[in-house]
Amino acid sequence: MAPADQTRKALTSKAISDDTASRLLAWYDAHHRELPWRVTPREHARGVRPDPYRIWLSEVMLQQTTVEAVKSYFRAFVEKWPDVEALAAAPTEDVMKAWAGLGYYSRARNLKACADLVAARGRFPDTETELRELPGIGAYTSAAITAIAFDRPAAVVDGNVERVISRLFSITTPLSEAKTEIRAHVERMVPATRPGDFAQAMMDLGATICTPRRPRCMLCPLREDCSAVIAGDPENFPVRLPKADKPLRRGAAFVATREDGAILLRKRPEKGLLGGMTEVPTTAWTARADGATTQAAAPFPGNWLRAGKITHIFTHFALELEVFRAHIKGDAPAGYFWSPAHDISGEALPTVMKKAIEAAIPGATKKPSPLSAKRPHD
DNA sequence: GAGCCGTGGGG
DNA sequence: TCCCCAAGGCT
Repeated sequence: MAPADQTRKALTSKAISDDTASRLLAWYDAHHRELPWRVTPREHARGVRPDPYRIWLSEVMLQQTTVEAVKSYFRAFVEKWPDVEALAAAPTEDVMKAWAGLGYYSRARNLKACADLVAARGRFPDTETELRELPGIGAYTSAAITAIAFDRPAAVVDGNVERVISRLFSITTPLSEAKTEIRAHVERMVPATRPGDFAQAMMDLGATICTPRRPRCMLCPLREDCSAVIAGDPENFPVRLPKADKPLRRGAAFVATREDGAILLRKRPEKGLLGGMTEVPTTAWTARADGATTQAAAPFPGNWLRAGKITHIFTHFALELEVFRAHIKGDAPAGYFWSPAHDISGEALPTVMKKAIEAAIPGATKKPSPLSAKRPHD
């Protein structure tokens, strides 16, 4: 390509990008979404700026997690731990309990470790490179905090942005390989002013207009720029590689109860699946139905009765658990502890374990009624 | 770099 | 019902 052509192409490309960003920001201003971690335009006009602690907390919670699922957890966390110092002062166990049900539990452990580092350091780093070194903060989250909390230019690329960009430019390279190309496009589009709003606007656009299925292209501020819209096939993007099919594992869970309704629990290893969370005793989860799901596999003796069967879908396998129940007398066996009935809802129980307990004792994991007890969060 | 790591909601 | 996938990070 001749130098003149390169220059023309570069100038045209930059002009299109600036215009694109401007129209996106105008759309963002007209369609502001109120979110618990977001500064409202009214607050912003009063001089309120984003709190790096709240931005960090929300971004970690939002990793692979929907906005709706995050809202109540975010409110509970900031009420319980209003700043990073408060979170750093909290026992990890309390953080795991507050995170229970949200998934990807290594996030909770990294969150606590990160809070400790930041509190000791005195404040959050304000550069992408420094943020990137903190536990649980990767390429996306470091860029998001840099842009949103500090309003500094950063290429914020999440699943929404990947979809928007892949449609804007009709990128046919499968997603896993196209990430570098997509990032280059975003870096070129990031405006010098309001980079934080630009990042949020791109993600809002992906969440509300440029959706995975049936995108609302007629409402899109970028429709005139969009290669996929012009070609009429936005739903064909992004191109993804076929996924591996999900294997089925089976096992048995044993819900042991004491006369007063307490349930026997134990803590899982810190690393791996549901790491550091609480569980009822279970057999190993095997790919074969080889008889391990019978009560003969109970980890301790008891009059085990079949209480039901549950299914739970994890990211990379499905699980079927046969649930047994028995009354146990005496002290908890080594490695276990009795959780009183009124404490069950506050334990660090992943959803799959709540399902197992519910199958044996309906209502056991539900939160106490407001009349009988006062809980800090729903 | 590909596999591991949760959960819930929408179409 | 089933499949998709969500404001990803770690190893």
